[in-house]
Amino acid sequence: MAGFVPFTFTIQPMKAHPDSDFFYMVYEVVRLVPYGRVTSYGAIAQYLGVKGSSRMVGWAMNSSHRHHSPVPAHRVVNREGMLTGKNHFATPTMMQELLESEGIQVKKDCVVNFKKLFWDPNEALKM
DNA sequence: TAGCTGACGAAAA
DNA sequence: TTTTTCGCCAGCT
Repeated sequence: MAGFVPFTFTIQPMKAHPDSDFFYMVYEVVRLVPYGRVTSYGAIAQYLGVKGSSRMVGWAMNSSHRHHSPVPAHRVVNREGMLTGKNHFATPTMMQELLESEGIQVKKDCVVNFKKLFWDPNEALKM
């Protein structure tokens, strides 16, 4: 947790974005994931009020590389902590390398201590 | 224009 | 407890 950077960022009300679409909101939440922490597709979907649409969060990540602003998609894993999206990075190992560069241990495509590193936007960003 | 796809997750069997 | 099925819905073809 040495690399943990406290953040005082407060998320704006979702509907405040003039061009607020679902993908944009997903990117906003992903950017709020603290350094050295991870979250899940389902948690993001739940925070956005579309609990059953976790697949759409994954789809948003798939399109995130086209977004002009950087999106730390490597911090988003499935509910078991598995790096299911690694094949969508430039190289299959890039996602793991990015996580390890933040001090997150990865074994067998799975985040070590996932429960401890899990960052829940529903708790951290609740208004 | 319409059908298909998908980096998930929860419920049912 | 484990496996299978189905809903979610925006973007792509």
